[in-house]
Amino acid sequence: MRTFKNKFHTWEFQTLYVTDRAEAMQIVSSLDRSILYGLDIETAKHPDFKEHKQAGLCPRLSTIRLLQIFDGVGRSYVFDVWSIGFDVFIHFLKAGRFVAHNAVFEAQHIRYNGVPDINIGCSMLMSQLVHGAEFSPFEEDPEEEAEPDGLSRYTRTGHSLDAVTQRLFKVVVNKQNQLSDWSVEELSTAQITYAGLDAVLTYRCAKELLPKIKEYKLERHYKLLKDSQHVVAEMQLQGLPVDWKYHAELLKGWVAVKEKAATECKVFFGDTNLNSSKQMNEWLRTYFKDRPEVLQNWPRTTREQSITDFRKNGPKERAFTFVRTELGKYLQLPEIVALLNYKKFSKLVDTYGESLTKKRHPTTGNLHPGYTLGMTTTGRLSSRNPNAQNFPSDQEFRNMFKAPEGYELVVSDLAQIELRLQAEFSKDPVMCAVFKNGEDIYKQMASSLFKVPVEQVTKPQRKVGKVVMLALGFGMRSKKLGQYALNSGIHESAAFWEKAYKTYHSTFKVYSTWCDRMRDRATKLGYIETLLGKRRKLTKEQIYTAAPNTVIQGTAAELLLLAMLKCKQTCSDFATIVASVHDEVLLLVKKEDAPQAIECLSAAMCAAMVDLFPKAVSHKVADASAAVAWGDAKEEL
DNA sequence: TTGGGGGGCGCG
DNA sequence: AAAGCGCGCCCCCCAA
Repeated sequence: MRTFKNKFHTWEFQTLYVTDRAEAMQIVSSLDRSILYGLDIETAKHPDFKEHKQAGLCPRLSTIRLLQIFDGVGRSYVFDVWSIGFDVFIHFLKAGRFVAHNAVFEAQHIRYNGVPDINIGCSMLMSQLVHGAEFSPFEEDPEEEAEPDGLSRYTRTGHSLDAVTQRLFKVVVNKQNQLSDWSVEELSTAQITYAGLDAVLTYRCAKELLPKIKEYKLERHYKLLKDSQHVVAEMQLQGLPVDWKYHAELLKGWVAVKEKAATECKVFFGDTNLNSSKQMNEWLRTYFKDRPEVLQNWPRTTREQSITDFRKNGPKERAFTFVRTELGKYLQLPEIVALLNYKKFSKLVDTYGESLTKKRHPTTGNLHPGYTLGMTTTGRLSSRNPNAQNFPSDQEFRNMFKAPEGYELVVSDLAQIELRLQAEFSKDPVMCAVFKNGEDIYKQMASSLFKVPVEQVTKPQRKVGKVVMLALGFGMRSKKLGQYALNSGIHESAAFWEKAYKTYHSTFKVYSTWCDRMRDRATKLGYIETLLGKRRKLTKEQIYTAAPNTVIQGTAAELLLLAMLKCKQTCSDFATIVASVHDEVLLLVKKEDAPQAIECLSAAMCAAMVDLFPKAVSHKVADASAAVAWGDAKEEL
């Protein structure tokens, strides 16, 4: 063992670099299991995946080189896992309490190495929550101010360990060794002390932030996020199973249509780059030069131009936009039909072709979308690389995701969850009655709008009802409603939307009043909070729509996280959560376990509703079904 | 070559 | 008087 005396800020501590197995065993067995430890790991890429950019993040493509444990007093152990062996730490990791920065990363590696649900807090989650609560939104934009304390905008708003440390303690962290190579035989003293320091910093930040979590009443939400880290770790590790042969067939089809459309477009648009808004603006101007009234009414971008452009060229008129809803008005023109076709299929080819193939995992063959916890303003998860939350929803596309031989996918979704929450929060009698009686709220709305009995509402009419419920629920005005409805392919007169607006607000008077109460609250406090207490600061301009929306959307996000946790508790023996899409959860199970998983998942959704809204008019919020492919399972709901 | 902003669009 | 909200990814364009 080599020891170093270190000091950072006002903290003096010892870094103990341990390489001997017997010595490590002795140290680990002597560590008190009841206190909180700062924890960090450094990973080294597997030699076969040195070129793989994200290999260090993936437990299958890298291994844990160092495990750092800070005891909160004065000792930061840096264990060289390569020479010690990971098994030495398993019992301790199972029994202890830890905190790490971006702990999903640690949880994922440690889970893969045999400790599935380590008790670990996260100083990054704490920082995000506290930061969201702590400063008044009415302060001026820090970007406009001078930089009195030498902190960049990044360190004011970012949540990396160094940014958080700088913000809390006003000291600068030397980040030089952050991306150093942890696979070298002999680690340098600088590397070892850097590694040891990180465990100290995450501990210190957590100690500073935990009282603030309490102060701002963020405990319930924080607890939810802390537990949810394991759901995220599980999803990221398991990944989404893909039928790559099927994908290749789909892609072939997309490419064919795209190329055909491109050839057609060539005739009409010549060498104009169809993806370039600048060039398309030129084309539009020329094409309609004899019909100024068309150009007059053509929608334009909201911004005049980029700021840099403005500085350079001075003010300039706003550009035309090429949104599908506008283009859709000109379907009698062959050039527009060709253009729309090109846009649709180039999107598919560009986003879900080669780019998806490249993301195929080298050892599992799955896609492994990442999920971010605590990053969004409302508290939802977000997904990336690839984004599993915005895959086209048609059955053909979703069937690309297919369980392997002998397995099935179980899908469950929270039915009309945002509307249910509108009802529960406001206790609007009309909304509540609908859900209590298990009726269809979109049909009810359509019935009022078109003045027909509920039983006689047609499918297109129901669709209008749905658009009205969703758009007006958060404060859209009648003028925009018509434009918005076009996105769903609905054409109605301005007078119709005017009427719909009035009908909505007179039908749901109590809900409308609740929205106003949320706006008043946000205006008074400068922020609004979800059911479990996550705060979101709001500017005056945001309040009208975002205040009610944040409560609803944010609480729906909490409900889904809670449901996933409960699902994990009851079916972790035989099912794995593989995806989550805001109101939808996807499980992978052996075929024979599917019926049980369906039960568990829908029960978990209902149990979450009971937890958050014990007095809800209905707790039956979800259905589940199973099939080999995602699209087919969804279709059965 | 890289990074950021904007337009556009997919999902809930 | 007027106001959908929340994401991430693709391409283009421009500046450094």
